Amino acid sequence: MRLERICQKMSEKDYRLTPQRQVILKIFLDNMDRHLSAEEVYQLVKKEHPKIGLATVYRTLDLLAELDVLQKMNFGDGRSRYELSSDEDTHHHHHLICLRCQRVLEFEDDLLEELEDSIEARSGFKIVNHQVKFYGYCRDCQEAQTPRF
Amino acid sequence: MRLERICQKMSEKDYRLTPQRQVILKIFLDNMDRHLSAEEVYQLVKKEHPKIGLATVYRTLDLLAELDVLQKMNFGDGRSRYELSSDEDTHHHHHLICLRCQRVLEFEDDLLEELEDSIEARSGFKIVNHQVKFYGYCRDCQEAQTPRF
DNA sequence: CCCTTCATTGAAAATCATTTTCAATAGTGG
DNA sequence: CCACTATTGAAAATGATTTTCAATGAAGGG
Ligand SMILES: [Zn+2]
Ligand SMILES: [Zn+2]
Ligand SMILES: [Zn+2]
Ligand SMILES: [Zn+2]
Repeated sequence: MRLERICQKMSEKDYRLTPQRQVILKIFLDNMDRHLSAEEVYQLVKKEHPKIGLATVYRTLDLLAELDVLQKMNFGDGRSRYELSSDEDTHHHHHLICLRCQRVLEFEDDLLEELEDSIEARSGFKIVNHQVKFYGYCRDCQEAQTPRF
Repeated sequence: MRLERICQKMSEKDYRLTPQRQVILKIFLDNMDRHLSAEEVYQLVKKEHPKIGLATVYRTLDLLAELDVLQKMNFGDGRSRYELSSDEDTHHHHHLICLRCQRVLEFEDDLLEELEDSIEARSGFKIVNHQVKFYGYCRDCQEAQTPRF
């Protein structure tokens, strides 16, 4: 999602784009390929702006997730992770989580639209978003495959 | 999954089916339609077996999830939730999470197998499991629809 | 400008789910 | 019955997240 659209969303709800919020947003714009935890965002932010507080990071992440600027997700490592939402029109990607090295790969795909339509038709549930995680083994780990127990 | 198969899985790995573990398992067998949190399991267990400790509940849930007897999942309410795995052969269901009433509906479907095959072919990632959550509005909430802000 | 108001912030304390510690208990296999 | 080890319960510890609260700072009215 582009900065312009984000500003628009914030002002629609009368939120101010404070310097702290700008800094945190920039972290996400500069790390589009990562799935950052609050603590990771905090560490990145602190490098340039040591005065910023962890609570502000948490508050900003909440706010941006509320606005759908960020997607909040859970990869089972005990902390929430966030990434920039895609634009409204593009469909968002799925996550392939390696059970051996814990790496998170992304996978672009539209096949799920079909499934969504089918679910809406059959269940009457109106879908506005989805999260899909596939667990398995990445290419490297299939080869390296050290037994796990 | 049936009790017999569960016992088998436990003895394969030399875990004992202690009375505490039996009680916790029974909770899941008696509540197949629910997605229970550790605390909820603990409350249900305590009714009949007040001596059982919360730590034992957590330990047992971990153990059973490790054995794939339980599926551990996260619906964004800050705690992990668990449900009995389906049998090896049946495909497991998806979750429809209502953004208004927070209810979790289930939806049986096989369309995802296709998608899994496509992903494996295109990415080289070997998939062993998946978790799919759809967020939206259940039938009731579409009608009732009180504005949320 | 000055003042009031209200959103936002940082630091510290509090909360809450989960994990760990440790001594007590209880199967198992002689 | 006697080790030996897995398991348990209670309490303490941990770690992520939230709340509290006083201080800061932007915005608007006079
Ligand atoms: Zn891997
Ligand atoms: Zn992603
Ligand atoms: Zn609903
Ligand atoms: Zn379910």
